Amino acid sequence: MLDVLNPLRPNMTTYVATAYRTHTLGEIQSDGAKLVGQEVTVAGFMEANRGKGAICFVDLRDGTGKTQVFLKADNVGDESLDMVQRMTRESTLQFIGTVSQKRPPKAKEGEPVPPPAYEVVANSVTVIARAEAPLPLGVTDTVHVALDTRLDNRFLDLRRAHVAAMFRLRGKVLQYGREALINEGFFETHTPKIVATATEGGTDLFPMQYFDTPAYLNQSPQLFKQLCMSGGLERVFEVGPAFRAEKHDTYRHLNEFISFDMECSWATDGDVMGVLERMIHHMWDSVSKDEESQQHIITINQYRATQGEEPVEVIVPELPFPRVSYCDAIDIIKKKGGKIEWGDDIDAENSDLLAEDLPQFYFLPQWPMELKPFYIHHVEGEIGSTGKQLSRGFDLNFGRDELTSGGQREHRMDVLIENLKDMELDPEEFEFYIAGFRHGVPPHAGWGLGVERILMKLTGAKNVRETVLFPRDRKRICP
RNA sequence: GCCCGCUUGGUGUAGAGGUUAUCAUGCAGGAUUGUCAUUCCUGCGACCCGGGUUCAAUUCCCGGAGUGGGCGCCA
Repeated sequence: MLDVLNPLRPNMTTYVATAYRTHTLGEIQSDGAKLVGQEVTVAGFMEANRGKGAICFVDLRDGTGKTQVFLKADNVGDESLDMVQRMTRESTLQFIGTVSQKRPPKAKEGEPVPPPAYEVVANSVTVIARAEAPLPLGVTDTVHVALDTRLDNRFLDLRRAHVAAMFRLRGKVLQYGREALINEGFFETHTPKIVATATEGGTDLFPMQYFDTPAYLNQSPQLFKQLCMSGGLERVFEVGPAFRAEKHDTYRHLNEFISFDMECSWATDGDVMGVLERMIHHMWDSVSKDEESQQHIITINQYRATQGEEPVEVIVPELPFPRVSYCDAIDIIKKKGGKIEWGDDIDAENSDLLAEDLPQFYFLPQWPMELKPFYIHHVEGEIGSTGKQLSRGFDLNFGRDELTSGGQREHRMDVLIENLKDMELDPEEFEFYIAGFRHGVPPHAGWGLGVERILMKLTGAKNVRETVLFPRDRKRICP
């Protein structure tokens, strides 16, 4: 019969598996006072063992925390004690024992007495899996490990506290993003990742075989979420993978990344910029208030301290974010001595100049039409200093890095077809998309946010690969 | 695709045309210890591959592979 709820803890409202452990190690620490004297079964990875004589201490770690297990030959027998003393680090062990308060460490005079801590005095031990030695990377060692070594052995890298904290935070950030959009009347949906045509042109796609038909992995949900607008769904969002076959090799690019996309009918670029900044504000605000999220930040900072790095700070951004139009950005860059002309894209060097005064979030609205994709909307008469047409397309940057690109979309079919021709794309190849406009589409706007990039900004990661479990880049497809 | 670095024990590093290749971490053994960033002692373990220069190359040169950074492009 299934234990629907753990009988030992009737106040728990979530299912607790009890086949391999009756208590988590986190519970031993948090509920230790109540558990003293009680027999428990605990399990986890052996972080370290100390003691070669008739006693031995094991630092045991599971997903919830750490607890020391105390072994005496009198309790577990000579054979078991010897086995544990010879056990390799990171082996998976299970102990049955009694919870007791640890003997307090010898506090020096004048120093505060530490709060009571709890341990498990073992009566028996079971080896679930012995870890092979040596480890390809040290889980608790403070020696620096190269990213490539870490990614080759990601399963072990994930056992490191600050790495696990990163991925738990990633889950939190996605949760907060969803909350923010759902609260504004959006609902989550999904679009296909296998497509028949080059969706936006330009970007290189990964070709694949779809039965007898050539196909591609989709670079973006863009055109499909617009079709949702044609369908009257009005407010949708999607969190899903996007694939780009570009041979880039930088700290901020991946060939598979997660795009947080939204699309909104009866809205302008300004409207969806508001949705975006409120969502990001909610993410940062929630992380700063949520106890677990704060603990993850602390864990990351503890590691950073061992590497001589500055701690990351979660600074909740003020609303509204600064808005620096493309035209103003060009002026600012020129004043700072950057080489740029109206109509140029803002390259990395010039982004650094902008970031000098804008180190955090800021919008770059109203790009020239010719720098934005064919589906971006423009209003006749909105022109730049050189008389060229502006668009309703915007970027969201954090310092030098682009996090989001978005805009109001072109809903007028005739203009859309003209735009395609202007950008030397063949309207016939976009027939599946244009068909969605034949019967009318509400004016709409939206954006796509790079999840990994925003996580870099939150956690201080210097490389986007750190924020992905198993990153896919130019050279890495395994594991 | 272009430009610039790097490649030394399991991990991360120092370093030199020649003798025993540094340090940290790790691992093994020992001493001490209800330990807790333990401490102490002893030991183990490495110069990416191919070619060239040289009496001698892990070190210099060329090529390859791998890897890191920058750029373009983008999220």
